[in-house]
Parts: sequence; structure tokens; C-alpha cells
Amino acid sequence: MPELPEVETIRLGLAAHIVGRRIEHVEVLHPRAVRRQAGGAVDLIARLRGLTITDVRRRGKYLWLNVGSGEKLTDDGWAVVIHLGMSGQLLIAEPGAPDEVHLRIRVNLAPGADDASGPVELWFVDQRTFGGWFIDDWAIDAAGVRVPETITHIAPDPFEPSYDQAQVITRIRAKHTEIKRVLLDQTVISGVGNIYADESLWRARLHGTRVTDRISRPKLTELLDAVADVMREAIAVGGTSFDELYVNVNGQSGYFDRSLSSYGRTGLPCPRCGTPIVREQFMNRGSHFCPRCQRPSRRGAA
DNA sequence: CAGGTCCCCTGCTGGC
DNA sequence: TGCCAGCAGGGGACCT
Repeated sequence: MPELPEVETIRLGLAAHIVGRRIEHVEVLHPRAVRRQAGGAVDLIARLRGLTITDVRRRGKYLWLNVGSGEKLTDDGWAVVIHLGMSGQLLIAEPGAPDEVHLRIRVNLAPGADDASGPVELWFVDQRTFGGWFIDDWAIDAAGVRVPETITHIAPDPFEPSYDQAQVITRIRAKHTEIKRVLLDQTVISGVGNIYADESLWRARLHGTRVTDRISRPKLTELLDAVADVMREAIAVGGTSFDELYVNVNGQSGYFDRSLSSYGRTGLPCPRCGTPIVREQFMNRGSHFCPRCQRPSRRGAA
């Protein structure tokens, strides 16, 4: 559920709280949280014990922990991949705090060598259990970047050095499908989910059902610029939180919901022209748009 | 092959 | 009040 800005908010919080700490103990409270781990909970727990977290990385909506062991914190050749699914949270908790109802994984972390503060716990809380943790070997993606193997098919997100917007536009125009589908296709551009897809389409005045190979390069440039802009603005205010399901590692909400123009604003006036925002079903999800600013393509139009 | 559907879950809301 | 359909910010498996 969280999209790139929410995941990045969480990544920043994790980087501040857990890098440099050693994993003392891992507890798995729900098997679905580790369903993508070969060997299940037993394997994940055994392989994580004693490792030190050296970095927290992200591509699109995927997070992973770099871990190392020994004096030099040598990398063992794999990372701990974390995906939040629709409802996953990562929370920093005080040892002994009462469990959250949907607590799925608990990690006890020792203080870092130069850390004056005491031990903390990292909690993976996930109501709908679509998220999960698993260990994954390193691999090299199409752009030559080292990422966990299961992430090689995920395209770079707009904030990565290897993100090539001109190339993404070429790929989009080579397809014959609806533009919103492509924005949500993580193998083309990653990090965009339903909120930021609707917001970007609104900013670029494009209807989500517009067919990709009939949209001009300048228009697609405008759209992808809007994608990066809207996500950058959202990161700056801690992401979008409609409810307590989307919070940072300290349990706090983000403020971008106040800046949304179309998503979740069915019946409210379009901030540009005042026409009520319309919600329609698309790809088994709600799509929000301004029926005046964002026109679907006419049948037979050139 | 690429595009499009379905389904994995839990919990909340709104209509009858 | 109770029940139930519908819906939620994701993505992988599986069809065609």
C-alpha cells in the first residue's frame, strides 16, 4: 500500500534507527510474513541472528537491508528483502512494549558499538499479510546495478541514478495499452501506485485509459516529470496517510493527503476547473479524475 | 510474448 | 442490530 514516498519515509527512519545495530533475536509470529523465504521462519531466524545491519536500501516500493558479520562487517552475499504489501508497517519499538495486534515479525536489536542508546525492537506489523520478508542473493540488473535477485525485474525508480526517462518514454510508446496500466507496471517505472498514478495523470491532464502509442513524447515527458514531482513533494511531508495504517517508523502520519488533487476526492471540485472529480473502476481499483481536464481518447481519433 | 484477470488477506463502511 | 457486498495505497500466478 505504501507507494514510493511512504516507503522512502520508512527507509529514512530505519536508516536513522537501525543501521549499525546487531540482530540479537528474530521472532516470526505469522507464517505468511515469511512465505517467500525458502526454509521458512526457521531459516530466516537462523541466518539473521548475529548479523549487523549496515544499510537500508530501496527500489520503488521494495526495501532491503544490507547485513554483514565479523570485525569488518563482511557482506555474506545476500540481502534481507522487505515488501510492505498493502498494509505493512515497520515500527521502532521499546523492548517490552505491548504487541500490536498484527505484529508478524519482531527483531531484537542490540545498540551499535558507538551508540549510547539502549536496545530497540524492529516490528513488522501487517494487517492483511500481503507483505513479507525474505533473504535474497545479490544479482546485477539490466542497468548494471547490484540489487537483490527478485528485484532485477523491477525497473529503476525516478530517484535512482540509473533511471533514464527518455528510455522509459521510448518503452511506453512501444506499447499498446492504457497509460495508467503502464504507470502501475513496476517493470517499466517503479514506485508508482494508485494514488500517485492518479495524481500524476491529473497534473498532466491525461485520462488513464489513453492509449500509450498515441500519446506524444512531450506529453509523456510532462507526465513523468509530474510523477517525480508529486512523489518528491510527498516525501518532503512524510507521505500520504489516510489513516493510522500508513505511518513512519515512529507511528506518525504524513501530510500529503492535504495536497491531493484527484485521488480520494470523488465529488469534490477539481482544483483547476471546479468540475466534480469522478471515480471509476479500472483494473479492479478506483480511478479518480477530472472529467473536464482529463478526457479519454475518442474512438477513431488520430 | 505481452496484455489482462484473478486472487492472496483482514477490517471497515455503507446499504438494506 | 445484523448481514453482506464492496472497497483499500500491491503484486505474483496464471490465463489468453
